Amino acid sequence: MSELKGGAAAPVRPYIDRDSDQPVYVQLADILRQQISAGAFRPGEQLPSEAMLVRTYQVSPMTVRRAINLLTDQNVVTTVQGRGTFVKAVQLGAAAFDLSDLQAMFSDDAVVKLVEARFVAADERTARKLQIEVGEYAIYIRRLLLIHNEPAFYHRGYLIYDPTRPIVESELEVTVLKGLFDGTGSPLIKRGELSMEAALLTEEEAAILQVSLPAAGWLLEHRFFDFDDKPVSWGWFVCHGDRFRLHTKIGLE
Amino acid sequence: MSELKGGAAAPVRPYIDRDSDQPVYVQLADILRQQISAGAFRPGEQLPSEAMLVRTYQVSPMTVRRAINLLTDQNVVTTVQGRGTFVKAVQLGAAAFDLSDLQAMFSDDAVVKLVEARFVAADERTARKLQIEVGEYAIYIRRLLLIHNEPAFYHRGYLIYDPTRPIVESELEVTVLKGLFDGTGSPLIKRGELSMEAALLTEEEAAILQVSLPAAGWLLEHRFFDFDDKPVSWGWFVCHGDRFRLHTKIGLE
DNA sequence: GAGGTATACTTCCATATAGAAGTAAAACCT
DNA sequence: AGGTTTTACTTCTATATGGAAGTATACCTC
Repeated sequence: MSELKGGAAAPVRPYIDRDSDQPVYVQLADILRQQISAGAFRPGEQLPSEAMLVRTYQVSPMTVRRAINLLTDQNVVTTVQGRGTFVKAVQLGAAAFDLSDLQAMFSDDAVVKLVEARFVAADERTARKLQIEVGEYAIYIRRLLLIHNEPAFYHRGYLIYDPTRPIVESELEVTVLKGLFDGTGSPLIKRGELSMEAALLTEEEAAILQVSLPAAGWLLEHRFFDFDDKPVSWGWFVCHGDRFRLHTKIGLE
Repeated sequence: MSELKGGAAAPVRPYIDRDSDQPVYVQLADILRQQISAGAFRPGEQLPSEAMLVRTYQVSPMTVRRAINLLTDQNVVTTVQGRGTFVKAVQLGAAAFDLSDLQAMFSDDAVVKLVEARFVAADERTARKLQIEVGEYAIYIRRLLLIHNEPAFYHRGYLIYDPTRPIVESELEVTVLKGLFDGTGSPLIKRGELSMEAALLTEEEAAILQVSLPAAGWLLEHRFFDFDDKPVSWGWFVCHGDRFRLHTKIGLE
């Protein structure tokens, strides 16, 4: 909007509101971010020094530091000790896609239907992934997530079978999938590995998802570990490519 | 490794190294994270209060706060005012896939080959995306990224044609694609929108990428805006599904 | 017992201060 | 002129302190 020809046009600088419910350091970070977004400081250029900001906004040095730390965490600026603080350029490599919109699908009118659950003897690959012996028994489950009665996600997976801990029933409950996403379900899981792939759907997958071949889809593979670093589950979410899309933004605003 | 039966087994607690090159607050965060990872505090459980940590580790209150802030930023714990700090459970929805391994492909033996570049009159969709009038001219480019002389990525896109600014030549340079990722190229871009899709490759895409149909692939759509919030480019990266995979981890360690 | 009050906790915010450590350029000496 | 030292900046760490604000519980009053 504001036409700035190139000079350091003194921008309208909102002041810190001492009575705001927002902390001062957040306010200051917002101000700076907004100034950068308005073009007052271009990528590569240097921000006023911290001492300068202290004088300008009448706040303590530590408060300024916190504000700038916020901006560095948000990938807006970089700081190099002894030189100054500089505005970062947008970089595609910093983009990150999160699964929040996938998670959103569960909140709606989602129903999980158990297609199959049975014991299987682990083949070579499964045994390796679950760190058990070939031939040992594991639980194989297949589930279908329906949204508005339409198939949305197909989930297959192997679970460790531990006779001492009857986690079987709880793992088969319909709420477990949702719990995986929001973290309400599994206090015994310590970490997980995820990988995502674009692939052609198999006949079985297409049939269950009710799409015609050939079709492209997502394959979200996941493996979870307990606090002894032993695998507890391994599986995939499969989804038709048209039914799901990842979105993200980079840069300011 | 360590067998803990359930009691609060007093963990081996490393002390703060005052002469370390690592800051105290980072050390403290590492210690706490490691203790959580070892099972000393389970998801949902409460961490020792800040005052307690001050006494235990002989550091100032502000230093403890910084350490805990680090952990909340890293999704390890949550804090609620007046109650305490609690260990977070792993949640799938918090997973984020970044494009760093995509970026890594550029560093190697990557060559960008310009397939085509010409003026086109904008159709309805292009005009809408670039916020120009239908029939106005834009630049249409097609590029192919070769890695070890094998086609890896196919890129198509539209660029705003601005006769006053001869950005044309620079945009066509081979280094621009790489610059997009690491941020070395574009101080005039303020923000971008990205979306990712799994789809069947078209005949043209398959031919250029030298794969046989039917094939599934990634479609990474991107749109960039300048500091006046006007679009400057719109395009897609297309990649065969077998040649690229997204990885990420959640939880600890 | 019900409801309000006091109290003892918790996380959070902002301040002032004192110094460490890095950078760059000016000042100085040989 | 060339190399070294000093100086003046920068970010960064860690400290101590004082208070605000939220939460849960014990306790007293009615």
